[in-house]
Amino acid sequence: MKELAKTYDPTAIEERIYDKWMGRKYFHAEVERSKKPFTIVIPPPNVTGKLHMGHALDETLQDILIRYKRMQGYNALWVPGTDHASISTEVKVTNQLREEGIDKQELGREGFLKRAWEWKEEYGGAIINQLKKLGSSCDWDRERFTMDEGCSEAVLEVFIRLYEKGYIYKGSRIINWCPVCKTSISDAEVEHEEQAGHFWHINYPITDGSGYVEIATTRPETMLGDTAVAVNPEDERYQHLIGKMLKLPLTDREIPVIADPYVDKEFGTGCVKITPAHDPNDFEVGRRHNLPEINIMNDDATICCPGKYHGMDRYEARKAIVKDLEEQGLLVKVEDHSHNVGTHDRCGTTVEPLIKQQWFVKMEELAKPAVEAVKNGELTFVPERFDKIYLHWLENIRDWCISRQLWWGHRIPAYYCDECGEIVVAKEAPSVCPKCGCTHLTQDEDTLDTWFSSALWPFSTLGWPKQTEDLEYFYPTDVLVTGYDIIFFWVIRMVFSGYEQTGKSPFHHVLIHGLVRDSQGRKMSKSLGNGIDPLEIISEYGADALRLTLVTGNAPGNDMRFYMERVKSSRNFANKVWNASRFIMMNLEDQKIAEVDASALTAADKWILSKVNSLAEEVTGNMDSFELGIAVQKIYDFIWDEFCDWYIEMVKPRLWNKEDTTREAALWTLKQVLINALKMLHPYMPFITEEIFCNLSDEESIMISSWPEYKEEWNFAAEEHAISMIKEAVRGIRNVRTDMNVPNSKKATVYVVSENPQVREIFEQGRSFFAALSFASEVKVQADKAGIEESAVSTMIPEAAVYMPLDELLDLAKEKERLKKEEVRLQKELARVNGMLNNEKFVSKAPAAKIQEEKEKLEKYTQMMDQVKERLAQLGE
RNA sequence: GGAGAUAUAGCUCAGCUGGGAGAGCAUCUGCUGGACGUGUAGAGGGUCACAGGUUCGAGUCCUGCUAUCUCCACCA
Repeated sequence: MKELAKTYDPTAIEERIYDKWMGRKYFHAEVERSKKPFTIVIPPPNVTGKLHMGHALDETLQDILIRYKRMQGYNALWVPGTDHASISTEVKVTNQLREEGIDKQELGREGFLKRAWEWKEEYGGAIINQLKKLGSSCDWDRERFTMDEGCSEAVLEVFIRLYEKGYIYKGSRIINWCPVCKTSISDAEVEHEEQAGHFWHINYPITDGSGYVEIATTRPETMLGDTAVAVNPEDERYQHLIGKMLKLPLTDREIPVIADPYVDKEFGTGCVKITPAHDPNDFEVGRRHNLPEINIMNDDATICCPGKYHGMDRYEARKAIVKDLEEQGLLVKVEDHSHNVGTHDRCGTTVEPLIKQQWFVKMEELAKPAVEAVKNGELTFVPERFDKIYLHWLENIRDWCISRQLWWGHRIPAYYCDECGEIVVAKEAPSVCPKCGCTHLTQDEDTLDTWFSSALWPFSTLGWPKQTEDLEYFYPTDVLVTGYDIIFFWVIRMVFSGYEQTGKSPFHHVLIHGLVRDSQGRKMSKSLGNGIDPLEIISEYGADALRLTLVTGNAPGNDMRFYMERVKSSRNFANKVWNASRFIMMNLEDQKIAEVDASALTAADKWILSKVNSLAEEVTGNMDSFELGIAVQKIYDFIWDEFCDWYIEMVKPRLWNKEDTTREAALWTLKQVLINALKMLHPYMPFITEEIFCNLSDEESIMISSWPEYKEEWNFAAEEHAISMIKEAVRGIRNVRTDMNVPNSKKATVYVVSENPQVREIFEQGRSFFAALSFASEVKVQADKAGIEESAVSTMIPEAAVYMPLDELLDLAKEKERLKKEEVRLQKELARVNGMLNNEKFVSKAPAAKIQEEKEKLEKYTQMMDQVKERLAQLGE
C-alpha cells in the first residue's frame, strides 16, 4: 500500500482516474437484455459554447443519477453530444470572416458552409473536453452532433412526415424578424422587456372635412403602412365615423374607419391605427377586414416606401415623421408611456414584426398528447410546479415558425419547380417536376430552427428513424435534466415530437434545476464579468469539491448562489474523507481482514453498522425521489459526525492495543463502514472515492461496484440505544468540563451511577472508549453513590447520574447554578409533556405511537429531575 | 393583466407526506496526545414576513395581506 499524502491533492489524481475509466470502457453501454436500461440524453451544449457554471450544475446532476443507477445494476447509458446552434455559430463564423475581410454573401453558401464546418471541427469539440474534467461518465463512443448524418436523416424524415400529414405548411404570415441577424425567429426566441417610450397622439383628417380622428401610437413610423383606423363597434362616440375615409398624413393615401371588437374603448383615444404588415394584432384585424398589407420596411429595418423617408433607419424615420407631423399641426400631444418591446434573445435587437413567406408547424393537434402526458402522469416534472408552466404554454401554443434565413443548419427539403412553381418535399432533390415534367427545380434557401433537430434528440441519437436495437432497448429515456429556462424551447418540443414520431414520451421525468448566480444573487454574465469559470475551480479545488458545492443545500428548481466559502468547505470535506481513510489504511497495514462474525462485534461496531445501514436506506429513498441535496447532506453528516467524530474516536483505544481481542472486529467494521459510505458518496464525488476505494478494496473500481442496500442483519436497535446513552453522557461530561474550564490534560475519575443493571452493563461494555472520550483517568460504574466525594461535579442523563471529583477546581456555587439551570430546563420539558398527556383530546386523538413516545419522555425527564433534585438537596439547596 | 416562486440564525440556504427549529460559513471560548488546524471540543444567535383559519398539535395545510424575484400576455 502506498503512503497517502497528508492533504488530499485532487490535481494529482483526477486525470489519471478519468483515463482509467475511459480505458476500461466503464462509461460505455451496449444492449444487454439481462439488465434493465437507465438512459439519459445530455442537453447538448452549443458547439460555440464554453463550459459555464450552468453546464457544470446540469452535468453534475446527470452524472450523479447515472452513476447511482449504474451502481444499482442498471445498464446505464448517458448519451453525450453537441448542438449546431444555428444562429450563434453563424454569427461567430460571419464575424471571423469579416475580420479576414471576407463578406459572407460574396463567399457564397457553399464556401460559407465549408468554413463553418472547419470552425466546428476546430473549436466545436472544446466543450466536450471540458465536460470530461467534471468527471462526467458519458458514453463518449456515442457522441453525437445535431448535424451529423443520423440526426440529419431524422430531421428530413420528420419534416417529410409532418408535411405529408399537413402539420407543416408554408404560408405568408406575420413573423418576428431580427433586422440584425436578418432572419425570422420563433415566438419563444423573443424576449419581452419593459421600455420607457412615448405615446404620440396624432390627428388623421377626415376626408369630408368634418374634422379629425385622434389616434395614439407608440410607433409613429409605422403609420406609413396604415391601411385603416379601427374603433370598437359599440363605442357611441365614434358610430358616425365608421365607414368614413381618412386622409393618411404624410402620404397620398386614404384609409377607412372600420369597426372591430379588438379595440378597447377605454384605452388611449379608442381609435387605433391599423398597420397589418407590422403588428401581429393589426395583422389579424387586417385579415378579418381584407385590408391591404403594406410593407414599409426592408430586412434591415430601414424604411422602404416612396417618398422622403425611404432608406431611413426605423428610429431615424420616427423622429422625422414626428417632426413633420408637428409642423403640419397634426401632432396633438406626446405622453410618456412604458410598453413592452420584443427583443431577439441572441442579439438583443428589437424585433420587427413583418409579413414573410415562412414554414410553420401547426401545433394544435401535436400539442394534445403532450398535454395529456402531464395530466395523466406519464410525464412528471420535479418539482411539480413546473407542470403549470408547461401546460399553460402548451394550451396557448401558436404555430411554430421553423424556417430561418441562415445557412448553418438543416436545409429545408423543399424544391420549387422553376417552371410551374410546384413544391416538392422530398429527402433528395427530384430530377423532374412531377407536375410539369421540367427538370429545373431549386431547393428552398432556408434552414430549420436549431430546435427542430434538438426536439428529436432523445430518439435521433439512438438511431431513429431506423428501428435499431438501441432504440428499442434504451428508449424512452428515463430522466431529462435541464434548467427551467429552456422548457419552452426544448422540453415541450421534445415531448410532442416524441409522441408524434415514436408514440411515446421521450422521458418519464424532467428534473428541473435553477440558475447558478453569483454571490450577490446576480445572473452570471459576460457583460457583468461576474462569471466564475468552473475549470478554474476544478484546477484549484478539484472537480469533486465543485460538484459537491453545486448539489449541497439546493432543492430542485431553485436558483443557487455560488461563492468561494462554499467551495472551500466542500474541499475541506474531501480532505476529511481523505484523512479518515488514511487513518484506517494506516491501521490496516495491508493486512487482510477476515469476515468477522456478528458475535465478535462490540456495541460500538454494531451501532455504526446500524447507522450506515439506515443511511443506505434513507439515501436510496432520497435519490429515487431526486432529492439529491438532501441525500448528500445525510452522507456528509454521517461521515463527518457519526463516523469520524464518534466512531473513529471510539475505536482508537482498541486499535492502539494490539492485544485487544476486539481489535480485528474494529478494523473490519471500519473498513465495511468506510466502503459503504464511499459508495454512497461516489456519485457526488467520483474521483476521491475511487482513489480511496482502490487502495482499500480488491475490486477494480468503485464505479462498477454495487450500491449499498439495507440489510436486516445490520439492524441493531439495542446497540443504537446503548451508544446514544453513552454519547449523551460524554456530551454532558464535556459540557461540565468546559463550564469549569478544566483542560483536557486534567483527567478525573468518572463515576456512573445507575440502579438499572442493564444501564451499568452498557457502561461496563463501553468502558474503554467512554474513558477516552470523557477524559477519565478511571471509570467506575456502580449502583449507588458509595465512595463518591460530596464535592464531585455531576451531570445527569436519563437512567444514570455521572460524577467527577474535580476537588481543587470545584466551585460549589457554579455547580449549583448549573444544576438549577438544568432544573429549569427539565421543568419546561415536563410541563410540555404533561400538558400533552393531560390533554384529553390529545390522548384520544393522537396516534398511539406518538402517545407512547411522549410517555417515555415523561419517564426520562422525571428520572433526570429526581436526580437533579437529589443532588441539589445534597448540596444544601 | 394573468401565473408561479421566495420570505427560517449575522450571511447563504436545507427542512419529504403536520408531532420537541437544522447545516455550512461567520462570531466567541477552550484544546497541539499517535488521520486531518482544510482539525477538534464547546458557546452565543431564530415570535420560521404579517394576520386570520383548520387541527389535540402548524415552519409545514387553507385564506388573506405585504415585500422581492421570475415567467407568461396583442391593450395600440
